[in-house]
This record gives sequence, C-alpha cells and structure tokens, in this order.
Amino acid sequence: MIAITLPDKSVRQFEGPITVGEIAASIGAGLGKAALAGKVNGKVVDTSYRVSSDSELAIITNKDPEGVDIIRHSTAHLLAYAVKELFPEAQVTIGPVIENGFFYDFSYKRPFTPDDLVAIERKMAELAKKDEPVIRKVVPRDEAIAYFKSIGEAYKAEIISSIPEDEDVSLYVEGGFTDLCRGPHVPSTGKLKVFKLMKLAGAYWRGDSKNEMLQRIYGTAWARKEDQEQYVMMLEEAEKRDHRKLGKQLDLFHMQDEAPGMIFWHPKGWVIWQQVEQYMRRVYQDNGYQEIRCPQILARSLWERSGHWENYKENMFTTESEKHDYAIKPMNCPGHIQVFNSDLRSYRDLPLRYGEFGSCHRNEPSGALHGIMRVRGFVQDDGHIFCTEDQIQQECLDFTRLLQKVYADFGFTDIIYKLSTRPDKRVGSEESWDKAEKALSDSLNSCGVAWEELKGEGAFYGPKIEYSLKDAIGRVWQLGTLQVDFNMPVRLGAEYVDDHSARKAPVMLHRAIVGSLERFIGILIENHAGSMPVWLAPVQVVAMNVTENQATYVQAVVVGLKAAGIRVSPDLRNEKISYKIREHSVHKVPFLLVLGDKEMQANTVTARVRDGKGGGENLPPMTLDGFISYVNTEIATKHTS
RNA sequence: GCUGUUGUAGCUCAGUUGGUAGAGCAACUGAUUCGUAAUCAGUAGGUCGGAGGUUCGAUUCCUCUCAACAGCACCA
Repeated sequence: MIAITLPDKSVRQFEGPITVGEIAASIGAGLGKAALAGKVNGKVVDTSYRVSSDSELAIITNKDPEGVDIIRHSTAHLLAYAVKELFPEAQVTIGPVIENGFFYDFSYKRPFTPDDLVAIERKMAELAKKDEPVIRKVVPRDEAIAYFKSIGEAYKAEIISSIPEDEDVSLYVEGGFTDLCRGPHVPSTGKLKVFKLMKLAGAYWRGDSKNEMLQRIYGTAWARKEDQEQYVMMLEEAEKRDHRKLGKQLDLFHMQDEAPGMIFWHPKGWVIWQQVEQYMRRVYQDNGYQEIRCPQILARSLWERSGHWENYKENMFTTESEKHDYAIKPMNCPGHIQVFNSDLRSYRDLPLRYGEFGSCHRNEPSGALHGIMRVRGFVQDDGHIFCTEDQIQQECLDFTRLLQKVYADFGFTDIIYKLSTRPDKRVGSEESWDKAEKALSDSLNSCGVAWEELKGEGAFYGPKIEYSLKDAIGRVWQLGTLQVDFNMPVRLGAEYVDDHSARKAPVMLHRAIVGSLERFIGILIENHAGSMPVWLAPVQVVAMNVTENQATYVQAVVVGLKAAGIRVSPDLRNEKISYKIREHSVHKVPFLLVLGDKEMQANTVTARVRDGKGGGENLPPMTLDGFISYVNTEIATKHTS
C-alpha cells in the first residue's frame, strides 16, 4: 500500500505504484483532465510519473504558476515540432521558459521571415489540435547522442555531452518529434491552447558572441485566453508610453545621425532635467556631500594607472593634442580621487563625500543604444565616499535610506535590492571582503527590506548593492548602485593619516541614486506616460482666453503666476477654446486656465485639471492667490502625478 | 559588434511590370471672436538617409555606407 498525502493533508491509499495522472483521476474526473503535472515531495514531475512509495503530492493544473511554466515549456517544444515539420533541415537547439513566455533557437540555412512565423504558428495550432501524447523516455547517454547525430541534430548531441554523468538523459516524444529535455511536460499537446509567436531575432549559440548566430523565435503562452489578451494589452500600453515617442510628441528632446547615442535636449525636456538636477543637488547639500566638478578630458596615462585603459579602451573616446594622448572620461572616480589627493587627509576628515553631476562618454557598441535609456553621452549623479572599513556600514545604511526617500519623492515605492558578493577573481584580503559584505548586508537588514544575494556577482574590487524599482506598469529598472572599492584608492595613491600617524588607503564607496539622468528621465516619462508630476512638468499652467476681450486679463494672470515661480504660458491665439484645450491636453499640461468674461468680471480663474485620458475636470472658480497656493500644494506633495 | 527589419514633407504614413512624388495633421495667409479635446478656405513645404553602379531614364534594381528599430552579445 502507498499513502499519498495531498496538500489539504488528507491521505489516500493506493495498492502498488500508481502514476500522478491516475491519482488525479481518482480524486475527480475534472482534476484528472486538468492535471498538467504533479509535485511529488516538492519535485515537479510529469503526470506519467509513477509514485512507488509514500509521498506528498500536489496536482499541478494551469491555475498554478508551475502549471503555466509547464505550458510555456511544452509550447516551446510544440514550436520546435512545428518548425521541424515545416523545415525538416532546421536544427533544434534549446527552448527555455522566460518571463511571460518562451523562445526556441534554431539553426537554419536562411533566416525565418514573418510569413514563416505565421505558417509556424498555424502548424502549431494544428499539431496541438491533434492532441498527441507527450511521452517521456529515459535513455543511455551514448544512445541519445548517437540518435541525435543520426538525425543530423549536432547541437542536441553537443548538449547531451555536457550533461553531468550522474544525470538521466530524458527524451520527450510527441508525434514524430523527439526532443532532449529534462521536463516535465504537459501529458498531451491538446493542453496547449493559448499561445502566440511574438518575434524573430538572432541569438548566439550558448550565449557567446564568438559562436555562430542562431535564429530565435519568441512566443508567449498562457493558461487562459484572457491572460494572454491582458498581456498583449500591457505590451500595447508600454508602447504608448515609449519615451522616444513621447519625447518627440512632447517636444522634449531629439537625436540625429550626426551624434548617435547623444541627446539634443529641447527647452521643455531641459526643464525636466533641471528640476531633477536641482532636486538632486539639494540631496547632496542636505546629506553631507560636497559638490565638485572635474575635467571632461584627462591624460591617457591616468586611465592607464587606474586600470580603465586596459579593460575598456575599446569603449573610450580618445583625443590627442600636441602629441599628448587623452581620453574623454568614461567615469568620474579617478577625478574624485584627484580632489581627495589634492591635500593631506586625516582620519578626522573621514568620511569625506564628494558628489558630481558627472558628464561621461562611453563608446557603447552601436547595437546597445536605446533611445535616451542607453546612450554614449550621459550624466551620472555620481558620488564617492572616502571612509574607513569601520565606517562602511553606517554609510551604506544612510545611503540606502536616502535612496528610498529620493525614489519615493519621484513616486516610486517598490524597490528591489540585490547584493553581489565576492567573485572568483578579486583583489583585497578575505578579511576586507568579509567586513564589506557584512557591512552591506547588515545595512540592508537595518532598513528592514527583503534582498537577494547574487553570489559571485560582485566586481573584482569589491561587493555591491544594486537598487531597482518597479514602475507603474510593473516593469523593473535598475538605477542605483553602491559599490565598495578596495582597489582604486590604492592604484591611484589615495591615503590618509590614521590616529597613529600611519598612512593608510581609504575605502572608496561608489554610489549613484538615479544612475544616469538621461535614463532616469526616460523612466520618468514612461512611468508617468508623459504626464509628469506638477513639480516636474515643463509647463505647469497654460492660461487661455475665450475671446480677444480677455487678452489683457490673461496677461495679468500670467504675470501673477510667473511672480509666484510657476511655469506658465499664455495662449492668446485666435482659436476656439476647445481647440486650445485639446492641444494642451495632448501635451499633458497639468492645469489649463479658461479665462472668459465671467472670470474677468469676478476677478477669478477657472482651472481645468489634467486627467490624462480625455475628460479633465474643472476646479471651482477661485482667486489667483487661491490658485497659486493650490498649485504650490501640488508641487510640495512631490509624488502625486 | 552580430542577425534581421526599416529609412519618402516638421510629424504620422501612402506610393509595383523603373517614366524626377502624394494624404492627414502641424506651419503660413485670410475669414471667423466662437465657454471646456480639432471652425472654414487658401498657400507653401521633399537631392525619397548618403555615395557609387546598371539604365535613355532610379524613390523603385544592384553594391557600399550611415542611422534607427527588434533581439543577441556588451553595460567599468
């Protein structure tokens, strides 16, 4: 007898070994049909898996997250099956599950086309409809290698060779298609009902740019049609928010061929920039940082000493003058060390914090460029803290708290924390690493936040924390960073005098909150779909007349608002009020003042408040002073959009 | 950098057996003075990304090149 314990703790007895699928069917016919897989003692297995001893079992259906992953994985196989049917010469490689879907990489003599994609998707639907069973077979590795070689699947054979000796080699067969896979998979192709092929792309075999390029087909798959529709709608929503599109529509910036990866900021975009920069400047001032400014161009020899030349010379812009070689700075830290080194420092000076709006240039590979999010010329809110090992923890704690406040002021409260620890190749003593890693993790714990450790992902010169945030439609952006550096101060000869008159190298903390201003503004634009919070809006108020009669009144109101420091424009054009409202609404101006004879006679203003959709609501008529204080209240509560 | 796709007016886009280009919006001019998301009429606007080639003739076909887009690789 075998006792099976279900998630509700009820126990069922069975005579002899029995498959997960049979157990599901014995619980109920509906469950038997819905079963995609099982979780036996915590391990996800096929429904064909035979349970032969007392176990805990959960039946996985498409209501479980694991179930959706299995659907995606099996759909990837279905894709490969369809491709092999249509293009028998194509070789299959790998097809994993990714966020919201899956992909599969193929090797084929010619690129797939969008038309192929349509045909493949149709074939997939056809094969799914046949509801063929998906059967698992465990075979000896040599046999598996020989099999795949015999059918011309060189990549698969190579993959099997790299599976650890002690692991089973399992094959999955559906219809005429056999694929190497660890599984598990759905019991039959009929379970795959909701999927869609999304796009084609190139991808390197084994993710290495030295290898040949394969053709990747991306797809999405879901448990329910509604889920897929919602996902597609989310993609459309993201597209509407695209900062490149909004940047053009709202006249914020542009880019052109003569300066790839660099931005021409227009007046309106530059207002947003200035608001962010001035806000961050206050953050420096209020938190013990001294703002500095270092040269744009520094001798190549300095970059050789810092080690950047060796590692990054391909990505550095260089220049030359009177037979001297220079590089345009790709980062700010060597400059900050020069400022630190400009005087003899005492332990009493530490921690010493410098901040800079550091303009950097990196010759990023052309394929990496993306709107204003990934550019070649950018400005970081870069800061460096020179301190002792004992001061690391307090500095990290203060920094994380500061970063949280800044993000909250910009309307972001969902922050993700990751700690990257020592990699195999590294400098610095084990004791230093112990201390630094502990300081970072302790500082995160003191903040009471959940964090994830990325083992071995730290830089060679020290561990780091990476801060990411989630935007309004759930996308994650990595922005902030805090890195401990044992290396750079030594390389560039930074030192201080300790309390025994001995010279010591300080620890250097590299830190940025918003990262690059370009990228951050891009994220702000996408997060707010262009409707910037009032304090960031390029134009906060447009004052409009209904007819020519109120022109001077509008002018007077504009003068009053300007005197109060509000960014206001008049619109006195000879156009209908509805035309003006539409135009400024499209440009997402937070407040529109409609000034007609009524307002003029009562000496009031009527403000229409942006709602971002197409409605817009009027505030009750109020005096100009009343409106000014209303706007100022909106500005003071920064994070309202 | 790699694979694929794209590049036509300020913007969004049409434009096939190769015969030097069009629409809407924006702009400009005139009329209209009209109270909450587009008033009407007219005018102007383009080396069809750039360079070469084939051709009597190229936006269209070919080669090279630049840039953008989707991924991959990269991201100090």
